[in-house]
Amino acid sequence: MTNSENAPNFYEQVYAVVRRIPRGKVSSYGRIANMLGRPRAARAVGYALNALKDRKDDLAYADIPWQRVINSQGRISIINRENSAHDQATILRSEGVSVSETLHVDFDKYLWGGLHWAEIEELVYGRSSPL
DNA sequence: ACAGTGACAACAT
DNA sequence: TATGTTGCCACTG
Repeated sequence: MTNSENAPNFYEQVYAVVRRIPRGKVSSYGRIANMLGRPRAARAVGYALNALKDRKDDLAYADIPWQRVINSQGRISIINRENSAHDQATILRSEGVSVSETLHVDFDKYLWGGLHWAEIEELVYGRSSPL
């Protein structure tokens, strides 16, 4: 646990949101950062997903659809990684998402609507806010 | 405590 | 459209 007591850390929040992305849809690092109230933390979102490779042995993180997160241009962003973006494209296609040769995805068709404020509250704080 | 790092994003060429 | 540059943020040793 990289956690400090009860406060859910940013990574966990990212994972919680990513888990909500339905099959056949995609979102972007920046959008997820926005949902969590940190519009400038897109990079940290990518870092959070990158950290999953070190936790692949932990079943608690095995169900995170990391492949559904791409960059703001609607393009797969891990082209230079050894694991290859090919895998990501392949998985997305198997989920019904059309990925072009240039690794582009049409946001008009596949962009996930995201979560509502109340749902974010629940993810971040564990329960509905009293308002 | 501090500097380095990275699966980003926005803007300039 | 394709690069390059700069600003950002959370996490790590």
